[in-house]
Amino acid sequence: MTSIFKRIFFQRDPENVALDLLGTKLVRKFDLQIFEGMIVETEAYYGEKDPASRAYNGLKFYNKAMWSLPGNLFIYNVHKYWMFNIVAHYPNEVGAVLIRAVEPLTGIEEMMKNRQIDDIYQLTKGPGKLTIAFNIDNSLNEIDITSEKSRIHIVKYKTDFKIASSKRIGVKKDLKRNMRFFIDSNRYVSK
DNA sequence: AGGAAGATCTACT
DNA sequence: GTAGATCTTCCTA
Repeated sequence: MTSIFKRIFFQRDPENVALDLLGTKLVRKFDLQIFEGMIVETEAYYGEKDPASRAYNGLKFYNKAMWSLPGNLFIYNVHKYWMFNIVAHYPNEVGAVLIRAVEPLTGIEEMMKNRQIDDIYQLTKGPGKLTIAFNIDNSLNEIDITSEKSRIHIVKYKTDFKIASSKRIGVKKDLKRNMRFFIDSNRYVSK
């Protein structure tokens, strides 16, 4: 019996949450279907002090989830695709972790249908790809994935692997520190 | 109402 | 490696 991650896990510095999400399992229920994947690549984003963050220019309607409770989802659009983020920050702060790639585990046939391809290595390698594969869109914005009632959860999975880091992908003004984290030499990491 | 930007992806050379 | 597609949202007028 694996238990779902609680709010306290997400109520920390986004960098630590991004690191600790590696190797965990993303569970997504959709209709009668279950999708599961191991998170293999993440990026941490902060609030007003992070020029690459969606929160950088202040509170808007579309980004208000970043100010909401840790463990909520923050979903927004870039170039036709939906970005899947989990809100992560200390109380009264702002931040989120972008899930950039997962290794598909369950529901692979259905993911292939959603993506209209049959190459397993291309299914979920990238933030826009994985949301299509997992049937995730902005209707899920700001839902609480620490609730039992939610149809999305994070549960424990693997713990033994090597972690690597880099600059965040696709951002013009990055921070000095590396804020992208991934499981070293995993085939499902993007790029 | 129109333009520009963007945490992307795909197809092509 | 680069160009073009595509769409949500914001900013200016």
